[in-house]
Amino acid sequence: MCAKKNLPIDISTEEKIKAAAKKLFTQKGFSATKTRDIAEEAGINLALLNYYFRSKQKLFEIVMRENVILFIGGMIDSIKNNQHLTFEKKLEILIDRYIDTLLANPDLPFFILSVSHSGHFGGDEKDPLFNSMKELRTAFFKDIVENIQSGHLKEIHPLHIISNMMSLIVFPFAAANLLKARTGVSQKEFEKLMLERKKLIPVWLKAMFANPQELKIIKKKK
Amino acid sequence: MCAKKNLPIDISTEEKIKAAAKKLFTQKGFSATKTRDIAEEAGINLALLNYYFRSKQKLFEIVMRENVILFIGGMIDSIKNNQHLTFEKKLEILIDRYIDTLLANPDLPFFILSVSHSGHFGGDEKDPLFNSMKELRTAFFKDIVENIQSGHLKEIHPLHIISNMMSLIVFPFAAANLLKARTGVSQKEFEKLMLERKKLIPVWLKAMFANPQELKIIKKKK
DNA sequence: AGTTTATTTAATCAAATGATTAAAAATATA
DNA sequence: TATATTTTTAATCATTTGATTAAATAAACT
Repeated sequence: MCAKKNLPIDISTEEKIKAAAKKLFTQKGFSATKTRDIAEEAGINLALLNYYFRSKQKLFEIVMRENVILFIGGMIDSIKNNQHLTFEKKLEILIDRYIDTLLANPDLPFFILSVSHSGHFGGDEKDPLFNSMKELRTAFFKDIVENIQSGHLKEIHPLHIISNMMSLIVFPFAAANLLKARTGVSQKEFEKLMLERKKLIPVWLKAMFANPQELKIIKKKK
Repeated sequence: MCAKKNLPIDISTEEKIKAAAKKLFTQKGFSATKTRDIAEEAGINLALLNYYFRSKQKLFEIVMRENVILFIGGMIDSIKNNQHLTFEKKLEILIDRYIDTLLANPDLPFFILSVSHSGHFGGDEKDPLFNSMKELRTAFFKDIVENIQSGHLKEIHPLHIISNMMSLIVFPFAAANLLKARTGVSQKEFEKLMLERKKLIPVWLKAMFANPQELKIIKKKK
């Protein structure tokens, strides 16, 4: 009955199901994805889905968790592993990584918006993932507040900064179909433009939120 | 059999269904919304849904159409009815209206992203709505290109400008749950911050895309 | 009023869907 | 090899779900 008494010699079935589920759930969401679609995509018997994952819901939760980790993992790394760098530098690294991740997983932003919108991602207190997010938020806020106090950033509610940063990075991917249709650019061009944004977004953020040099000095003095 | 031989004296049943459908479809999307949920929300017999709207699909298309109109209607107005104003002024008006619309319909952005993501909104050539969008796009592009040529805007791909404008306006609403959870702001605060953005977004856009005054003059001369 | 038409209801259908079962096949273990 | 265990399969179940029907009620019309 149990799928995991011994180490799985052939991991492929379980992995095939998860990969198929990830593809379809990420593309079409929970309700629009049918277990039979997943089975077909994975090329396995329908019953194996329940054999390995108990239920559609459980499978979805595993996929969701992996997607959330993929989505915020890069952020956590960029912030945590570069404490010594300036906020500006950290952001540059974060943006670069993020856009690579999104180019490789273009459906990810919509999936994340989807689960947060539907409340599917509750955010369990005991969940280590929940704690990682909390830590990330704390670290990020600290950076922002410090940079405001030191005069490097304008005085403004941190939500605006976080929101605009996320917007500029993530939104084009979430709205890719809309933008491509409306502007008539091809997929190739679209990807090229997204790569351009690696350099542009840091410049834009600075244009929006950095204090002019003079003020920075004045503020530091008093 | 036909629901519309005479003018409907009592429009309420049909309207009640549509209102319930709009609420649920907009909140949860097509697949996650069940016809029985709609019937219950509307307080009517399930059969009436099919009596008035033939099918779930048809009802969804009507709701989608109304939502799309709501979403881009304000944009079309702002651009078309203010041809005499500068691009900058037009944008200010557009942003102001848009944020009001989104505060009143906070689920709208996610719904629009959702249908464009799933390809539910095909964009029928014969559809007048499709043409409106096309006109809007043309008018917008024209404005942008003109302002680049006159030196008011930096030389940059129009997609970046459109994308960033949409991002800054729309994304916070699409990611509201995510942002609120991550920054710990309440609904009240969130709405206040969104109102703030009416003034902030034009400033930010200018900071990102406007040419410094000197260059403007130089470019005009040659 | 009486007749026709439109609306509403309860019951039901057929297909889709998530899940289970019992037996077969494959694999590991003794 | 014989036995036990794990994996896979086809068949089936029980609900859910979108849709229809026929009868009942309400409204409009003559």
